Amino acid sequence: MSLALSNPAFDAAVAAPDDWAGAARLTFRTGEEIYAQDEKADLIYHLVGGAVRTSFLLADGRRQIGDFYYPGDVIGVETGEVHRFSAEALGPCEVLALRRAGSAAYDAGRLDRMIWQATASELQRAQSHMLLLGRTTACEKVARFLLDIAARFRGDVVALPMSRQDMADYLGLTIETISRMLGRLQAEGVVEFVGTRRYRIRRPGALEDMAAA
Amino acid sequence: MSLALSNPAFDAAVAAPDDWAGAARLTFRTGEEIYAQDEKADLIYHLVGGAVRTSFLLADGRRQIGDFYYPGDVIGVETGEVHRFSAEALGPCEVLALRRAGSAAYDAGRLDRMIWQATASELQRAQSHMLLLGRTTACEKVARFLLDIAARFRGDVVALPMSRQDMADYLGLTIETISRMLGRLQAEGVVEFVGTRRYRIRRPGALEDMAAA
DNA sequence: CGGGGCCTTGATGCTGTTCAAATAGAGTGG
DNA sequence: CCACTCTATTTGAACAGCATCAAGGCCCCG
Repeated sequence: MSLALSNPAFDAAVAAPDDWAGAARLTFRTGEEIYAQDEKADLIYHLVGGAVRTSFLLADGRRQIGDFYYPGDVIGVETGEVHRFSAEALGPCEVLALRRAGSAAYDAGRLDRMIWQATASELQRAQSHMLLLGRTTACEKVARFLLDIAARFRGDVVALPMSRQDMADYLGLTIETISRMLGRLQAEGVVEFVGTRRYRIRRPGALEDMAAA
Repeated sequence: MSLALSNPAFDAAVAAPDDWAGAARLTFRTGEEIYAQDEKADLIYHLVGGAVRTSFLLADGRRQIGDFYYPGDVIGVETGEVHRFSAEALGPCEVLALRRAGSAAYDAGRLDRMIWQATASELQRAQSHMLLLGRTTACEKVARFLLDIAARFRGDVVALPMSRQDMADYLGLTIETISRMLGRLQAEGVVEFVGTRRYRIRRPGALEDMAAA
């Protein structure tokens, strides 16, 4: 894949499993919308390269990030007819898109099983997110967030594909609070930032303790 | 059912659908645990009468209520091997319990479909709960809560089967804040409480406005 | 009628927000 | 490659909302 060589956002590109054979390949640029809130949920997506956020907008402009997705994740699975959240590319992205139903060319059993797994995964994510939002302090939220993101990476230095605003809207905080908590964690020698969007965990034990739960 | 006549908690008792034919019938008293956090999830339950809460305990004692369940709801469906939350009876309860797998006597297809529907329903609940916890004020949370509970009732006067502490742990607030917000809504003539656990919505429009989202 | 838990109310404090401004960083064109 | 611009991020100070601490009242039930 030529893009993979030219853009670091695609470094983590993964091969699609067989279930996605014949799916349409789509690419999105930074900030582009993959699907919109309240749009009919015809397609499901397999993220191959890049990173994606899902978001929910309230009438007055407040925003809640549903989750962040990485290569290998399935996006766009819904329990109803329409998308409750929208999905946007955090950087250059590549996805495979498959029609949820109707195409007789695909093995319904396989597709169903995949949708089932994706739904179960979504439920786990949503429940964890709920626990994170409900009864934890700003410091605990940020610590848990850094650990969760790091868990998805192989390397020592973790890249944050999202902005501080995205983190804030995910954790139910403001960017200022995010910034202060990150500063505090760094001052305490728990994490070390290299630039604003890369960090290394210096004392994993301490970070775990701060994340509680 | 004799209990239904003697205890108002069972007023809403529902007939179990065919899928639950042959399930074991169990009853629980107020506060009794139906299943425990981290317990192996062998059984799924159909709530026939009463009301149930699911809760998650953090190591230091903080508690997050997952959701409240009413007759007709399915409880105990998990994406993993064990229960992430525990379930407790809010009052006298009656449930039907079915082994999740292993029993050849049941039609696997039907059971699977039921589990699928319950999982999808759980996902919707968790997502809504996430939105409620993330970006809303105490007042909005309480207003939304009163509307959601009322939506599950037929009658004019809505019964709250849970304590203020349960409401607080559901909304990520303290009992004092809950009490103050309820007091405020009543003072403004939006709702009217008769006793501490029954209310009537006086101005539905105003309540909707306060719930935003 | 009395006990005991549940709920409400009041005073005070802390956590996180808001508002404001400085700084750093990324992208662009010369 | 560097200067410039625009946005993202950090930092500071004042404020607000909700929590905490502490009584006091209500209600349910024996």
